[in-house]
Amino acid sequence: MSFIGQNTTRAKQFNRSLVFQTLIRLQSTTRQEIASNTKLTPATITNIVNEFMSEGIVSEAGSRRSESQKAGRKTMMLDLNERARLVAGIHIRSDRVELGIVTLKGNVIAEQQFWLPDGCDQHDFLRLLKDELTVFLRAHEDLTVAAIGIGSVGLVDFERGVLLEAKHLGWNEVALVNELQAEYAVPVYLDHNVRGMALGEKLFGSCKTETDFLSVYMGQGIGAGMYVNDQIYRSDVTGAGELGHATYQPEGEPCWCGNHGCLERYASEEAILSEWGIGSVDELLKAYADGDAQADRALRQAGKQIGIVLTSFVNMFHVNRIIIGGRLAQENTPLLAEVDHHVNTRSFLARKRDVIVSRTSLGEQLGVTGAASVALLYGVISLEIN
Amino acid sequence: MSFIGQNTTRAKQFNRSLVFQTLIRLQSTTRQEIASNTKLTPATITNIVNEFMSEGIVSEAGSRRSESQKAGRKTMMLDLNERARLVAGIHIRSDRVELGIVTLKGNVIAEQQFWLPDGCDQHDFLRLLKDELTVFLRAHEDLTVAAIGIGSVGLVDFERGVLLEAKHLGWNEVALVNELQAEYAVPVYLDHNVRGMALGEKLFGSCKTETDFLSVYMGQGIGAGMYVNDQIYRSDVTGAGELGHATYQPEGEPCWCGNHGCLERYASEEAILSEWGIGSVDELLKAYADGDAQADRALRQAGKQIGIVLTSFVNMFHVNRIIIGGRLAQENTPLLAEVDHHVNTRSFLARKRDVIVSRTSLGEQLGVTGAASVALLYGVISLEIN
DNA sequence: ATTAATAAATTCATTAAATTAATTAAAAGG
DNA sequence: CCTTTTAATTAATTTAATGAATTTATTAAT
Repeated sequence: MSFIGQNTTRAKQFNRSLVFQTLIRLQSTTRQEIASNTKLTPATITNIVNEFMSEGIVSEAGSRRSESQKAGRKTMMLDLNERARLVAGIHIRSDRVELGIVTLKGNVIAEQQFWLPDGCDQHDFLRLLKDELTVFLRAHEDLTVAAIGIGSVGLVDFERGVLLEAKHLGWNEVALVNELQAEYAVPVYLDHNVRGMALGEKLFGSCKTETDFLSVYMGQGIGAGMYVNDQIYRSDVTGAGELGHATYQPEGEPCWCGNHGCLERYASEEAILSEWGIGSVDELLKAYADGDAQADRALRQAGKQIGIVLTSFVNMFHVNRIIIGGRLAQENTPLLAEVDHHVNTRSFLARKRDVIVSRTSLGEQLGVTGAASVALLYGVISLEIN
Repeated sequence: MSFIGQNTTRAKQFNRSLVFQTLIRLQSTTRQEIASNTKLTPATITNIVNEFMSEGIVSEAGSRRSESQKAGRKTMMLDLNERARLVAGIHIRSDRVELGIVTLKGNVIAEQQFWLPDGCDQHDFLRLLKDELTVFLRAHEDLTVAAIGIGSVGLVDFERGVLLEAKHLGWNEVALVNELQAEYAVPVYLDHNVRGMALGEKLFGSCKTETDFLSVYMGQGIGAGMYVNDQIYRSDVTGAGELGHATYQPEGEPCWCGNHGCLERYASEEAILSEWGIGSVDELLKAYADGDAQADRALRQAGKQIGIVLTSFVNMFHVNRIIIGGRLAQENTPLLAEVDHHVNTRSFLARKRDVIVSRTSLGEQLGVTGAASVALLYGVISLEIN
């Protein structure tokens, strides 16, 4: 519940964040362009850019004559100093943990991962995470990390920085932020992994100019992160974005979640493999690549099912763009095209405007980049909780 | 697309609006209470309240000793001057138009309606609307209207104030705001009717303290208005909130919208009546009141169907509350209880927290109050477009 | 080369609004 | 009547954006 008034401090934070996002979005840009994009005055942009320059985050990169320009002073190009601040991204999946060091432009410049041993309880996990992270950071001592962002599966309390529940792993109330903050003495942020991915997509991916979009991730389950009114949607108690538990068949099999006929029972990696009697995702992808008709059918069917469920969503929220991540969408499979087709033939919105369905542009590093984005935005740029 | 920076003007508008909403929400309140609710300082509240007082919108209403208070100056009670500003609400339905004059506390103090003749084209409509409105306002000359809000069926462009398309009526590009603004010389706002209702629910109904909720309206179709992150969701091109076109049966009958098995084909007034061979909503309600088993079954089935579709939505957006308006939910029918039951047994969120499902507290005047809310908030209180 | 024109960028004074700290107002209770 | 306590206001301060004026840098024309 956030009925909090505005003041100059919050306005400043907001504008700083806005200018930073504009700098990322436009890559190499000018003060003029930032001003017209944010509808702030040139004077204000001068101030904020000066701030960033004195922090070493931005620097001038030679002056150019703009196209429409016949005379007059050349505009000074501005560039993000990509490595002026680095953040660590930690992506906690139910099978393994990915670690990375990420730049201001969202590039992952160091990477590592480790697998969770069977039956790893939450104390073991914390120990293991700290050990691995310490080794990882030490191996890259030249890359100083200014903040740490964690994106985790399960139910997450962003405000308190606690992993409330990770069902598959049997963990509860893991105080990740406190633990890591004590160990590494930098600001730490925890968010749901898929929500982090949406933030990553907004900052660094293909949704930089979108105000309303959906970022879907197909892993063990199917989750979604949402941007609405140009803000991330972060519910209070739980994870939200449980797209996998949207109803596909109202009279379908009961799910552990309480619902019947959940999408996850039809179109998640696990469901597809078991329905078609395939051993692993690798196997499925290989079969498809080899021209196997059944693999093709399996992927198409899943795409259709996801597309149908997304249609309902699009009829409620008129997102311009839907991003799909995860291996089944990542590889060059027909799944994505099927989602696209169904959303764009079935949805109400599509009668007025196409909904762009695309795979993430952040690649395999989506999880790490997303986790890092959270730390970057809140820990490095604006220090706001909004 | 709204990547617009903040400044003091916008901050002020926001705070003014926040204080006003707090005044409505807490009914009779004090400066202290407003300050703690908005997390603004007492000094700021003094300023904003003074502004409202000089405008005649707020007045002091005697001092009381608060409960926790043993000594010290009594707190001054503040009251909204309910009739300091009045706004007109116009609810355009596909069968008729409801007109009303609404106070600062959301009470409808004058009301009237007129029916749309068969085959009424948009020029006839504009003429008819102006005639009826003029007569209505003249009949209540003592009640001066400071702004006009319109809530309409169809696809609406809020920014331009144009009714883009009203399918059932065959209208296109009706420039309602310009037309009425020229005629009545007060600010006019146009929004989608169901979205207006959501705003009404936020300002005056049972969602005053909610930041995320859904307001569903069952009429000819089924629509929804949404509050997310304490903001109304208002998409750019079209209406959004097309709950009636959420998929209920993936392999169901094709709908004109492009989808298959839309909820509207199962659970809208029209669908229910035709499925059970009932002549009118009145008849259905009467049969139910007389203990007719089939009417009971019809209402329960619709409730279940709506509940199932809402479950998918709740699994994506963790709304705390779902409001249902419309005659079938308004009367004391089992429909609402069925929705409640299904959402609270099936949704993921319900495992952590109950979702409150209730009928609107705004009664039959929901549409008019909602339309008026739009004008009130944007035209009278904050003049902001946000 | 000099000058006029033009556009970018900055500076500086102004404005707006919230905050902080100090002050005044009002009431209770010994 | 005096002290204590809380509410409310006032005045000074701070923060940040804006607008106008100015400076800087560049092109093009003379």
